[in-house]
Amino acid sequence: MDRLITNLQPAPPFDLELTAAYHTYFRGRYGTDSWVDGRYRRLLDLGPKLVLASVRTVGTVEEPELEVELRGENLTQQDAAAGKAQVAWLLGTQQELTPFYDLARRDPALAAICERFHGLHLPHTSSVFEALILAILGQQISTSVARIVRTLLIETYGLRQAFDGDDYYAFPRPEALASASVEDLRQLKLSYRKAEYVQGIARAARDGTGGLDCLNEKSDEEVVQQVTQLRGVGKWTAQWVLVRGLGRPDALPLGDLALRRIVSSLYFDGEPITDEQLGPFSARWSPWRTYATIYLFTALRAGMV
DNA sequence: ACCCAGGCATTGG
DNA sequence: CCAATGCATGGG
Repeated sequence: MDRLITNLQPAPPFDLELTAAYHTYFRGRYGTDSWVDGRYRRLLDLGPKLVLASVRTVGTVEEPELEVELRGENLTQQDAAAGKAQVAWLLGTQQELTPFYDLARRDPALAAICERFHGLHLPHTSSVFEALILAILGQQISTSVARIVRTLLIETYGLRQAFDGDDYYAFPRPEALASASVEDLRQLKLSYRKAEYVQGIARAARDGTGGLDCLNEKSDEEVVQQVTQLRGVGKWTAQWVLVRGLGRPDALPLGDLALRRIVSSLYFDGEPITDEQLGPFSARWSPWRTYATIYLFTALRAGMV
């Protein structure tokens, strides 16, 4: 078992604890990700190799520096580079928050939230496939049920490896979910409908038929157009793919009940609002609507709203 | 106890 | 066009 240490400089400000906490939904562990004893850990699926990444901060929020430890069998320099790049992506270390903060300063509610969560970057999923499946699993149900179902899926179909007696999981590969039957997936407390969606998307990803492999070159609108072709993916899910899977800065999950409620509470005196109102209203955050959304959700999870 | 939770596609009025 | 339907847990 090899052990490699490498350092990573995020774009300041960067707060590892907040960013990892967002990843784990402010719990010690959520599915593939954990934040324990000041270390963010995740099992990376680097082609055939499984590598455990363990990340801690050795800098400050304003002058951030991360120490990334990689553990696995026969690690090469390529593995080290790939692992480091994967960690940087998962933690969104390269995001430039300063322009967003400049914008938020003119929005009192958001300004307070940005101050409270200064240095929070937006974590990404390891792949568009992962973003799609996680979003499907979160459709319509409460966050606590979604957490149970997502964890079940990851622990049943994900890749597992133990380190120091603890099990770590990488997100299931498309082929693992593609070969599961709808009945198998229903064991994970999925509805028939969602089990079909998951299986269909896994097969599209496995066979390369969903156009999921070349989304990086497409515009936001083209991505939405492409992924909503998949059964089970509507505009809400497509927006979360832009946010979590592709890291686009100006996405807005219209249709999201929680987002409507947060905005209603902060800006409309608790008066319920519709997506038709939220769309034009969100123009004030453009071109950083993704970050605004993430900070608003974080405020909700932290009980500020 | 009861109702509601970070949607979606389908079916029936 | 509108309403109902289905996965299940925990908090209000």
